[in-house]
Amino acid sequence: MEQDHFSNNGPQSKLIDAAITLFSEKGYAATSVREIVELAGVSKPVLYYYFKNKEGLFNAILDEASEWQEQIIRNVLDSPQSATEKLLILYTHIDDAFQEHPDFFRFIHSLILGLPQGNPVYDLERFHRRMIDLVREIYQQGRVKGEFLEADPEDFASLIIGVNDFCLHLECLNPEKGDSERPKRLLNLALKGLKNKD
Amino acid sequence: MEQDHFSNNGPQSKLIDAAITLFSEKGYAATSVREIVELAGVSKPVLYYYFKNKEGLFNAILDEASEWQEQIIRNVLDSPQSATEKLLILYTHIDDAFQEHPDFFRFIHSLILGLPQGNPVYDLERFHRRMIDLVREIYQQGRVKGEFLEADPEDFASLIIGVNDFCLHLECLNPEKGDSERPKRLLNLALKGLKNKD
DNA sequence: GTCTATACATGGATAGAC
DNA sequence: GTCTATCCATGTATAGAC
Repeated sequence: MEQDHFSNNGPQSKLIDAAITLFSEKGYAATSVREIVELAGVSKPVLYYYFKNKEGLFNAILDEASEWQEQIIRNVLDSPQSATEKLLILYTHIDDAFQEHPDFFRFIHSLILGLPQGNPVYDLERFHRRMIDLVREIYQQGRVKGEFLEADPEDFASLIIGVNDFCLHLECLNPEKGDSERPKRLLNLALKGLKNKD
Repeated sequence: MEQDHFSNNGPQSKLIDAAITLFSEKGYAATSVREIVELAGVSKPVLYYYFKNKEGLFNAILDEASEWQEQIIRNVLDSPQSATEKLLILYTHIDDAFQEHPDFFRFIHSLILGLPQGNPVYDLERFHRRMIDLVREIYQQGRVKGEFLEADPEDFASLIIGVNDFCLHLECLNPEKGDSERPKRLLNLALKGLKNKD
């Protein structure tokens, strides 16, 4: 139960869990099918039976990541808070998700920031665009209400997402000395000159 | 001459150029020795003669990257400017280097941000620490001169480097619609609430 | 649905001639 | 120093029995 990334306990979820663990350590290309099935405790053909091939596993994991992102975005948009608080909630949700499934996030994050490295093709930029669009939307709502000073919405969004990406990156580098307050501190630092003081 | 990453034109530099091109497209693990020697126009044993093996090529490239970083840092520290201007110069130097050798930087950048992916071990975090230390140093100089408001030096440095990393990342994603002014704009945005207005 | 055993391709590295 | 030819390990994927 404890190390489970996904719900049920059939061969599918055992394979997905094993794949996430290994992909997040060594990457897709450097992980062999043999290792995956060994860690999952099944034999090779089981993998080819449930997922079409190694690439099928990869796609299953990324589809799951998409759903997570959508859910985070929905939660943030639905919250009845101010724009600044919405940004804080976004940061918090992302960090919570990261704490709960660190290797899953390490993997996704490295895919988005890294090179193809022999991975199957997948529209990874979508994750990024989705986040930028969300923050731009939040900025514009806040701007209308006089919560923020004038700035280019795209630049504002890039700043906010860039800072958060960097924090995630730092946490990926050394999860041991994780400073769970850093994202919030850096967000405040970045917002210092952008908020309207009234 | 035009696509050269390194000085002379012997087999060494042809191999290094070819390796950089391919590594930056597909990553280390996914690039085969066969491809490298084909692009370099030499045969396999030449690679094993000059560099001990594939890993030797990798190390040669990263050592070169280290020297570049040191040179940028020296230039920034030696400039007689204010702290804010030093940060701008840092951003400019990095961007210049990126414009001049895009695939070289794409590769280094993805190594730092990505996962091991079967790469040889190399102290990549050093690149990152070096930059953070530099910016913290600049901040403290500026703080003494009353140029900046009070902030945690480490957080300040994280913010500045994080923003720049993100800009590099955006440029790596789509070099075509490169917005060469973005780094400076985002730097200003981030510094808005941190500078002393006198 | 799940296993054992195996086919088949590719990649890193080297032997040995020139 | 550079080549051709080759060795050998590893990896993906499947055939065929249960």
